[in-house]
Amino acid sequence: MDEYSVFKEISRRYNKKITRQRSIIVRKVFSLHKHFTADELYKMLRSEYSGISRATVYRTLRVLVDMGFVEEREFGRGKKYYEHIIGHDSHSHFVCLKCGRIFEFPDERIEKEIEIIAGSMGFKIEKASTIVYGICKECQGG
Amino acid sequence: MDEYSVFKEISRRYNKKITRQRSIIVRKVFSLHKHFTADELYKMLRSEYSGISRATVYRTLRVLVDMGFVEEREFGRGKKYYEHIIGHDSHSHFVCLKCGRIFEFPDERIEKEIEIIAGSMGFKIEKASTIVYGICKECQGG
DNA sequence: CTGTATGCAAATCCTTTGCATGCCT
DNA sequence: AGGCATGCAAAGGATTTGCATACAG
Repeated sequence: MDEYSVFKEISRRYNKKITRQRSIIVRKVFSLHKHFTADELYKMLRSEYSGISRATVYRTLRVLVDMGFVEEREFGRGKKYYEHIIGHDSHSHFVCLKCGRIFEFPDERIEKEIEIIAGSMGFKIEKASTIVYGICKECQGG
Repeated sequence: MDEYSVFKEISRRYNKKITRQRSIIVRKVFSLHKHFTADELYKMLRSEYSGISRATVYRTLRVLVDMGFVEEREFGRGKKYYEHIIGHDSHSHFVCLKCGRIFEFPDERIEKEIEIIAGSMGFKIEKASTIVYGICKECQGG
């Protein structure tokens, strides 16, 4: 079963309707394998389809986050970044302060540390986010 | 040498002037030992002093971040939180999604993991931020 | 003096919302 | 049919900025 079918199934469970717009937005989100902002997504969609408003893009992203298909992150730039989760391993992010690129790296060991600490404090973890800011390899040569 | 003296020294080096407003804002920031938003700080100051504008508070916070006295963080709430660094050990944050409180926890082991990974990727770390979202001990009893 | 800093209000950026209408199920 | 979804434009919240004025060094 592919992601989109899962989405349809979960939609039923959440009592959400599958409209033309939502279908287009969701397929596009599932096709992206990097971070994007709501507005970037809106502009991509607008160039390919018509009749999709910015408001609907924002609303659909929220639905996807609520359903657990998409994660929302802030990288210290005053806007929210999204990425879809399914099929991706857990990872953290490295943000290059020079070129602005965002890199991913696997983080099982960080996750494990977090679990240990949370456990000792009695916290129930919902999600965790580690973001490292710095200069990437290529930008150091400048 | 106390923090404020250090600030004056660094100001000279940065070619920044020490105005009445800046002096008040900086002393207040150094006196706070928890997170605050720019607007919260502005309101605190306004109730104690007069002649300090919101714009100046925002601008001064940026100066303090640039100078390395203050750290800026986003906790997924669409606004920036600040906390002053000096004298505080490195720590990460736990945000309770129910009561909204922000807890701190020491994170040397997480830091160490991050350093290892960054090293292997050739990244030069500037700063790192781990934020854990979940339900705190007290809120689980609901 | 000269260059920063300030205050004010307007502007900007991102995101959310009210409301009338449209369209899945 | 009934309820969730959409579009539009307006509202909202946080932060930044232009510009004339004030003041530290």
